[in-house]
Amino acid sequence: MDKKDFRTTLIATATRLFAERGLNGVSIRELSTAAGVSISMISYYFDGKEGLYSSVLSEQFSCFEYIQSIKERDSGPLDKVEEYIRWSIRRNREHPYLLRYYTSELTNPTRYFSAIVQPALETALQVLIGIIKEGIESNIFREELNPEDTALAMAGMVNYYFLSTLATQGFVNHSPERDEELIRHYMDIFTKGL
Amino acid sequence: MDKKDFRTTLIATATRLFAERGLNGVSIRELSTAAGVSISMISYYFDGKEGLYSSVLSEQFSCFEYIQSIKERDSGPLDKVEEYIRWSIRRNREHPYLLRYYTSELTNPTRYFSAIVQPALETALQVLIGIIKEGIESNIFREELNPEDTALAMAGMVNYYFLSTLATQGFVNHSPERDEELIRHYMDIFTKGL
DNA sequence: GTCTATATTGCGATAGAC
DNA sequence: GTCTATCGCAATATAGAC
Repeated sequence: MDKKDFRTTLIATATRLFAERGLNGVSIRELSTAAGVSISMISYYFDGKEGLYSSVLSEQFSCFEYIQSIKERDSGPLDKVEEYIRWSIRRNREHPYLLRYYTSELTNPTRYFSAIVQPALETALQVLIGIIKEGIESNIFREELNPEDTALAMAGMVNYYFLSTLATQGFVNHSPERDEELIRHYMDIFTKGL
Repeated sequence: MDKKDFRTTLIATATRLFAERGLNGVSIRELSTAAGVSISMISYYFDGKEGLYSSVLSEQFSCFEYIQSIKERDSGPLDKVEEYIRWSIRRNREHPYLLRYYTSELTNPTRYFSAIVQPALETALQVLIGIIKEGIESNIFREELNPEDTALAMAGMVNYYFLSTLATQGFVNHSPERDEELIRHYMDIFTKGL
């Protein structure tokens, strides 16, 4: 049945637990018990708790590599902006724990931030900045736009929708069925303004 | 000279340390040493580490009360939106640790989330939603706007500018001197679109 | 109010049996 | 590869002196 080895099981369990309570909020005792594995397996496979955390981090941020394919796509800047927003939403849906590592590393960076997190975030934002510059140069976007600020505004809009869930679920519907409507709405705000 | 009592000193030190390394990342031993106070003072004044954390949290989120004054202001919806953005930026400048508690509680809520954090965030967002509804009703904003999504988009834009600092400081200038330019730019995006 | 000293628990890591 | 048992240390909390 389950051909998963201990290594995989440990990463899966750690991904959930570290996300829910942070690196310092989970003991390797509890973690190994939850994974149904002996505590010594963490040192054996990952050289300790921090090594396990760095493996989790690498896996979580590997999905950022996809962003390159949007950059190279053969479509206009506006379509690329929409693809970027669509990808950001899908990324958060498919990796429900990613945003926790994302924000935790940005506000309380571990020693792995600069090797794993920073490059992923920078690459994604640089692609978006490039798309906006492209739009300005081809006179599709207004030339007064600051590409960096605009890119951060867009990225922030999407990420905050997910980040704020716990505080806003009482008055904002966060169900995935509404994602397409959300994309339309974001595109509307950015093309037409208020 | 310094008339600060131990209670105040402990809160100040804890605010910095908990922000930098999280509730579980700091021991009360280290904290009391950094504050120049005996470890037992934490139980004496705050009934333990968690009590100290909740006091820090209350103080950090008390600045959200200001938002009510924007709601009651005697100006148009667009001015109120600008005031909201201005306040959000000022809030992050004046309380440099606030965003860490903000994101940490949203992604890894402690038992104090529902009593301290959730009400503060909900109130602020509801004020912004109200402003946008007001703008729609008075035909200043487009009637197709979804007030909730639009409010989240705005709040996200500003907060992400600060949240992303660590990953973007190499290619985005985050200095306070640029804040007014940023406000102008955000207002431009939302009024004119791309 | 403030301190030192200590009780108690739980942590991460690993030696050594299988 | 995997386990159990254990080492050494650091955690929070508090009793009791001043």
